[in-house]
Amino acid sequence: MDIKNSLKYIPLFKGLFDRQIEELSKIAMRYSFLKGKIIFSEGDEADGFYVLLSGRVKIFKVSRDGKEQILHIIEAQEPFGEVPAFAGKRFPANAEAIEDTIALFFPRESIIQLMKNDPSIALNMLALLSQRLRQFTDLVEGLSLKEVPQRLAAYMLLISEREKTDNIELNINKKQLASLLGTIPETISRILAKMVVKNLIDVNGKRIKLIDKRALEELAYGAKLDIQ
Amino acid sequence: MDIKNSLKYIPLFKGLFDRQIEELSKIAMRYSFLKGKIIFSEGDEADGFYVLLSGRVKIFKVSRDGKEQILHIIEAQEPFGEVPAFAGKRFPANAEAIEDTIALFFPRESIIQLMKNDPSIALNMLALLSQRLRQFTDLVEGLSLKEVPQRLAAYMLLISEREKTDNIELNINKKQLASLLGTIPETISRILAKMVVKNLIDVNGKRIKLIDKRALEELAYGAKLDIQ
DNA sequence: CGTTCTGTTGAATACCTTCAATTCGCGTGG
DNA sequence: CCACGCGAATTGAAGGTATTCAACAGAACG
Repeated sequence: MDIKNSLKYIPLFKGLFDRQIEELSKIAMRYSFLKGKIIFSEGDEADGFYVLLSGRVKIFKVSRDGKEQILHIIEAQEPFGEVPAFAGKRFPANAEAIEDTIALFFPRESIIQLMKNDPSIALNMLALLSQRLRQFTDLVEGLSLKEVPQRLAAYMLLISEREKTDNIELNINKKQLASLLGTIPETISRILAKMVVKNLIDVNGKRIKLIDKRALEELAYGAKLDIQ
Repeated sequence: MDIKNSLKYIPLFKGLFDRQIEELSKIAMRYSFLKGKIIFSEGDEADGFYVLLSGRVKIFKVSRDGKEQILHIIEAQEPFGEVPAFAGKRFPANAEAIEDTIALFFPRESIIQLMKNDPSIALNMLALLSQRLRQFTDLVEGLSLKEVPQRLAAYMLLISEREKTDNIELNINKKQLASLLGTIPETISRILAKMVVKNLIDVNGKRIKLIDKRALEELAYGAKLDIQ
């Protein structure tokens, strides 16, 4: 196994010397999770955090009656479950593998020790947490100040920008898209249908073609999707 | 001026040597903001962050049509505006003094330099950002998975716990309470009225007496506030 | 003592959800 | 290769929670 090689290209560990990577590779524990497997649950005690090597993981909250809000979808090379490593002791949310997944686990103490010796990993982690905070402000803004069509438009534009194409492909199903946007699949269906009628987009299964990006941007920024 | 003395007791700077506090006090810039003053706006470029010495500051987002969502209310000794110091360059939200306020400003570069020399401040900052992330998960959970009565109940219980009394006193007005909970003042009024009718609480101006904490906890956890 | 901001209450409305009924899509197995 | 079955997605109708708009009451402030 070459954990060491995987570690080299993880942004969190950028700037570390080979010797430190070596050290990390020794303390890391490798885990596999099949699709659907719960990795940790809200309230679980934690003594370390994960870095995702392959697959995907959703971080989410669940309401008493089972409704689910996705906070974040973790992609390869991102760390997750890092909050209790630095504050509190328990995970504030749940994590589930939404694909077959391989992850490394790093014990809290080892990482902190490493940080004490070399600040670069702490600075990388600060950058990462700051970025998460930024994403959360957008999520809160969406949930509180925008309606579902606006959030959906913003999401599609985000994917379009990330993938650098106007012909986007949803890599999550609509139930999870709904959960990510703080709504339900039915609502997503209805709004996509309306957007098609208004000629903003064209839908073919999981593929969506953005036709009128200008109008979508207007929407995402706060305009109304009025339809009669 | 004794900036140095103020710095000693700020949690973020816990664990630093006097020499380092001394250093910090030299690079800090002291600012005063009158109540109502905008300290920074979303999108502004930032080259440092603030630590609040006295007064209070709200961090908030605004929608196109002027509705406001408070993300955080900063109390004395807490840092704020720290996200762009570590990721991105711009503030993700707005900051406004809601009382007459005194704050210190620390240039990004100086703090990072300090972190490189001594990891304790980086670890303190990691703890702080992690705590913010935790708070955000609760905010998102509230906005997405709970109804207003549930959020309001949770808020009152939080204050009650923090102040260690069942006779809480709102230290913000209802407009801002509404903005913090992701709703509007009218809705707060109506729900408080309902809670009084159901004998959960008793209201006298800004004072609220929690009568049936058990029921409030049930509510906060997700039960319904059914009323006919 | 008036002005202004904050808070309350009512009626109408809007957006989203819930519930239920189909339909679609796709993998599996005959 | 087709048929079946099951989950995902769509669509309609009804209902609920919160917002909007408007009018008014109350408190704070100069």
